[in-house]
Amino acid sequence: MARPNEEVAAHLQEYADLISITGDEQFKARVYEKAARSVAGYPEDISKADVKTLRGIPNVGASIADKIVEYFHDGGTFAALEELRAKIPAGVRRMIEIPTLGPKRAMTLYEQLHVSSVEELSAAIDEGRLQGLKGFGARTEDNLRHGIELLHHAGDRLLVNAAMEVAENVVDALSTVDGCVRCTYAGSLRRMRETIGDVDVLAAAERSDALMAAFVGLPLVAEVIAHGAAKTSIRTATGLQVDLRVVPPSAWGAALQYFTGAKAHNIRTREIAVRHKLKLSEYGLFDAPTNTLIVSETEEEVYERLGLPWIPPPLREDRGEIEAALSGELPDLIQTKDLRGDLHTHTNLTDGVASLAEMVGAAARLGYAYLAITDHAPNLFMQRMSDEKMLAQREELRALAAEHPKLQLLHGTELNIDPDGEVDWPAGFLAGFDLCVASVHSHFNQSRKEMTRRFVRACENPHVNIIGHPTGRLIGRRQPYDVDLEVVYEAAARTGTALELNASPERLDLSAEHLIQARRHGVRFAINSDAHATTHLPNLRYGVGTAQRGWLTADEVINTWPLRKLRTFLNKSAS
DNA sequence: GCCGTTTTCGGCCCGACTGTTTTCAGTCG
Repeated sequence: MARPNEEVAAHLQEYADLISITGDEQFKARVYEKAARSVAGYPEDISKADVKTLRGIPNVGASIADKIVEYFHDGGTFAALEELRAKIPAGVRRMIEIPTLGPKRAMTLYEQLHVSSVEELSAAIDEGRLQGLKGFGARTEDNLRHGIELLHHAGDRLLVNAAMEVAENVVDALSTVDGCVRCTYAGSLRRMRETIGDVDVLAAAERSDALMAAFVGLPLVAEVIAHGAAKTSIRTATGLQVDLRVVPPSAWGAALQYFTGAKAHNIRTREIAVRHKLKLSEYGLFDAPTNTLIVSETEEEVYERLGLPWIPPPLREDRGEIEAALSGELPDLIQTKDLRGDLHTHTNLTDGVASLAEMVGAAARLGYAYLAITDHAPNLFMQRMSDEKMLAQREELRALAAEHPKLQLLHGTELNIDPDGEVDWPAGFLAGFDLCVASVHSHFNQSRKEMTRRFVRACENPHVNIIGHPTGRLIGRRQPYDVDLEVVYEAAARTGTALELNASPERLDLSAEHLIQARRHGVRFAINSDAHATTHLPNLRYGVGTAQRGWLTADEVINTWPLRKLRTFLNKSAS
């Protein structure tokens, strides 16, 4: 079940879409869009909020606050939305998801041809009914046909690591092109979103033609969508869109600022510019009356001239970072270099593919100060763990310690939280571990009440130090457990149990949104790779990206701490 | 419909590319 805030946001967004399809009151549509984003990002549950509280949410005024109250009172809708739903079939709204078809021409198709679904549009094209319709030429017909294809085969958004691989390949290739001064990826990838819709690459050069030619000639290009002097877009065989923008080297900072921020963040920064009688574009910050350039070379200059400190890319979502920047309250975000070690890793003793020695060697080469090995406990029966195997691994670990004087090795385990909240092994055996991660690996379908109690009991176990992947989601594949996380956050903070930020790109669990909620309770976090191979250890970069999106500082993350402080935290029963 | 360094009305981000048009509207990010 989605949070109430997200349900309301979805309905406000639908209302905005329907307003924009009707064609009048475009500014009203924009306000509802802005309100939808504000509501989705508002940290408190709004289902019980009164009108006064609701009006305190940015972009929510009297009219929208009333509609939200009405929404909760009338079982999930409001009258104005129902009126527009009655006017515009749901299929017409679905039509604007077709690439190249927007609200204006969707409405034309509906009014002129009574086309009210993607399927009817397909049929209308095949029957030649679009011919002669004003604004719809032969090319438009082809584009709509192709757009419908894409809509039907639209791959889901890519996981961040898959998109990163494509982006780094493109950047590497373009960086060697003659005349290329700088090249990097921007967009949602630079903001480290957990999934990526398309990849944005930015290059600086005096002339763009060589870069554009090299780009469309890359082996990964399956289709060229648009090919201009400033911007070229391609699609790969897997359907991923990659955009290349080329700007003059002197405009690098303004362009990077423009192509990094979420749309909402960019609108906010441009609005600030307008208030200062300035104009901000990808080419620079200009004095509006005279159109003379003020700054453009670095992002820092652009933000500074707007009266803002430089804002780290993962924060650029219009989720309060502008306000925090204006009041000098931006968080000092955790950095990858702050992490001293990894507290959740596996070996081939259970389901990992690397040996203990290989995992330890890889961590030593990465310069970690400490590493915890946390193989699965016996109740995950398929892994065939036993007391003897675990104790033998501990001996082997202690022996390896001598070979790696700079790396402190911790012997741990990943326990299974059973349906009652109990874990593998009696307390006496658990006391022999340096730390215990505990995770849910079965009985995913318990009621919300049972699942919540299960997590709280695990937190209350004096030997459980970290709750592993707390929601259990697999991005795009498995829904999170139904659990009251607010109660879990409270229990974790109260008992000195850290919540994991599992850095595996298919999990990223807790998510950035959950981190923002959890940190309000004073929760401590552990950013762990959950590596099942040495190549997974560097996935911590995605965990740090997610942590930054969740506004985390280094001191909130236990594996940035020196070992002595970490050991005190791990010794729960003593405190 | 919201908002305020243009403050209770009048404005609301900016530019690139495409297609259909012949000077611009629509879409996208």
